[in-house]
This record gives sequence, structure tokens and C-alpha cells, in this order.
Amino acid sequence: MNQEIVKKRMSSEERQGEIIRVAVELAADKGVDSVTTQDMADAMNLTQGAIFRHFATKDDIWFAVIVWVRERLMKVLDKAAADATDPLNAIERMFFAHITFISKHPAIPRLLFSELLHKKNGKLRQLIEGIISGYEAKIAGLLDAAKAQSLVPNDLDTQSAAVLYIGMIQGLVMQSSIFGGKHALQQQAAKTFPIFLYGVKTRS
Amino acid sequence: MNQEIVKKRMSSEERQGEIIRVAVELAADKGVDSVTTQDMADAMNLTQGAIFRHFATKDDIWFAVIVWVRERLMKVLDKAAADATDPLNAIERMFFAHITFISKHPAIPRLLFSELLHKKNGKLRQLIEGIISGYEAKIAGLLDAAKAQSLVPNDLDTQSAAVLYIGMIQGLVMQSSIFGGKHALQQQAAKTFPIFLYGVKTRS
DNA sequence: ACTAAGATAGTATTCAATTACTTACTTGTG
DNA sequence: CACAAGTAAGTAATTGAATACTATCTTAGT
Repeated sequence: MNQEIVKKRMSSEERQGEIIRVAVELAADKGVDSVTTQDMADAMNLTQGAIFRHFATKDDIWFAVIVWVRERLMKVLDKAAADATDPLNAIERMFFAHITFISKHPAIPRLLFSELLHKKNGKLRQLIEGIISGYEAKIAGLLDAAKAQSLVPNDLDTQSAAVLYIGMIQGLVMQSSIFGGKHALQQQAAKTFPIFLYGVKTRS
Repeated sequence: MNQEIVKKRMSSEERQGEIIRVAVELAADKGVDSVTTQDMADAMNLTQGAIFRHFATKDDIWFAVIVWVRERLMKVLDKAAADATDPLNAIERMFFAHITFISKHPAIPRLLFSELLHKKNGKLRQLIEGIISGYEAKIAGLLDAAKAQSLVPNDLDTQSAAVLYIGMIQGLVMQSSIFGGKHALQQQAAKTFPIFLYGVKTRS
């Protein structure tokens, strides 16, 4: 009648994947800091000790999670930028791709912007910093390109504009985490982006 | 010769104040979640148990801290807005007052945007939500007033602009927490605000 | 039958909260 | 005024619950 729902012994590689998946899921519900290895084990019908067959420390799990996020996010963003008609359009496409990505994985911003980041300066913090500053540089770079095409004014501080761009995403996430759900996020994002764009564009 | 540096028994009211002060201080260094009652006790030459003469639970301490923050912040913002020449100028003054406030108390954004917020939906979360949504409403209200004076276009979505405003602050804080210190925050803020303003203003 | 995944049952540590007791301040009453 | 009684703040030690990590045994899959 039922298929075997409970697949018993998995390879370590498979398990690592599942642990990452489950960790992301749980972080979305409870916040990164309060996810315990016991929670993870429960969520995948495993004992707590078994987790450590596949990761040496809990930090290693979060590290793997962030790497996973980076790969997925970068792929999404690159794909979005690829079809762009001009640099400003690339930013717009990246923005909405990012918002869609967050809608599907609400835990992501929490991971990147959590206290985890502020804790002791380990590899984890370095990794996250790299992602964020790389993202910022990418946006600033596109704005520089837009400047060359006179799409944005010459005196625009592209780096500051990139900070505003990142902040816009953070603000939207926080907003939707306080009030609405995912749907609200998309709608709100669509209304907020034009204001940013307007602030950056050259006046005709 | 010396005044009595070590004042022994304080009233519960005084102690509560000191606990709040010390909690804010420690949160700035170590992050909210990793401040223990022992840390607080150490920082004020008291035993850990004594803390609980003045607060029933640790959550109550954080609640009191947030209330304290709300009062201070609101006072600063109201004062800034009072001298304004027009609604847009009020927003600008509030923004820089806010940034200055954060420079002086680096723990504040951490408190408001920490995981604390996302944890179980207690009074704490409700309080923080109230502060943020109240702030947002205030900005949106000023923008509506600006609309009435044709300082901003009629079709501006003031609520979305307020989201962008809050996000701008978040982005700046994160930026400075990753890279520079306090000085960088002020400088960066001064370069970022005009972009926001430009996005909101009516074009002549 | 061999190996690696998983179970079971720990250990060590951290931390909020409590308890039993002590010390300092305050106040009502003779 | 005096001082005994009461109140409130502080201490020291402890408890109990989490929680990351480990050591040893068991078993499934090849």
C-alpha cells in the first residue's frame, strides 16, 4: 500500500545533503541560533549522535549551509543577469530573482544576517562577509557600467547605491517577517524597487 | 579623599537601571544572545543570583531594555523633527539623528533586529514590532505631508518608501558592522541618504 | 563477513533560576 | 529618642534542564 517512507541507511554524502536541507528548514522556523542538533535529528528521524557521523562539529554544518546558499543564490542571480538588456535592467532582474529566491527559502536572509555573522570571527563570518561584499561589488559594478552609458548620473556614488540596494532587500525581508507572508513580500518588493531605481536614474 | 566608589546596597529601582545599562553595553560587545546573567552580574560586581531580586526572568530584562531604547530613540527623533523646515527636511534630520544615536549605542540595531525578534511570539516581539511599525508609519506620514506640499510626486507609494528608508538604515548598520567602525557609518550615511531622497523627490 | 551508518548511553559544560541564609536599611511604638 | 521588628538587597551554593560532542555497541547493505 505505502511505499517505504522510511528509507533507512543513507550514504554519508546523502545524509550531509539532508542535514543541510533540514537545517535550513528549521532555521526558517525557529531562528538560526536556536536550532539544535537534536532538532535536526528529530526532523529526519535520526538520533542526535548520528549527526556527528557526517559533520565533525555543528559549526561545520552551518558552514556547509552557507556554502549551499551561496551556490544556489549566485546561480539564480547570474541567470537573471544573463538575459538583461542593459546594466540597470540587470539590477532589476537580479533584484526580483533574489526576492523570488527568498520567497522560496525564507530562512536565507536570516542565515546571512543573523547573529552568527557577528559572533567570533571564524571562517563562517569570513564566508558570509565575502558573499555580501561580493554582491555589493557586483551591484556597484553594474551601476558603474550604467554610468558609462549615461543611464545614471556621473556623480552617483555607486558604492553607496549598492548599500541602499542591499538595505532595500533587508528592509523588505524584515517588513514581511513582521507583517505579511511570502505573497506580501513579492508585492511590496514590486512597489519598492521603482523608488530605488528612480533615485539612481539619470533625469531625462 | 575618594568618594565612596563602591556604593553597596542600591534600591531595586536603581539596580534595574544599572542592569539595563550593563545589558546594553554587553550586548554591543558580544551580541544579545550570548549575554548571560553571570556576565551582567560580573559587570556590576554583584552575584548572579542577585539579578533575580530585581527582575523575575531574563526575558524581563530584555523587555525593559527595549522599552528603554524606545524611549531614548523616540526622544531623539522627535527632537530632530521638531526643528524641521518641511516634511522632507524632517525625514532628513531624523535620519541623521538616528545614525548618530546608533553611533553612540552600537548595540541598538542589534537589539531591534536580532533573533530575539524572531523567537517565540512573546511580549518582546510585539514590543519590537510596535516600535518598527510605528517608525515606519511616522516616515510614511511625513511623506504624505510632503505629497500635500508637492515636494514628492503624487503617485509615490509612501509606505514602500518608508520600507526603503528603514532598510537603508539596516543596510548601513550591516555595512559598518562588516567593514568600518563608527566613523565610517556616519560618512557612509551621508553619501547614501541623498540617493534615497533623490528617489523620493519631485523632479523640477 | 566486513564496513559504515545508526542506536544507545553516556560526559562535560553552560546557564537560568531557586533556596537558605546574612547583612544593611527603615520604621513603628514605648 | 531608641531600638526591636520587619523589609529588602545581597551572597553562596545548588539544581535541573539543555546541549554539543563522544565512546561503545548493533545492524543493515553489499
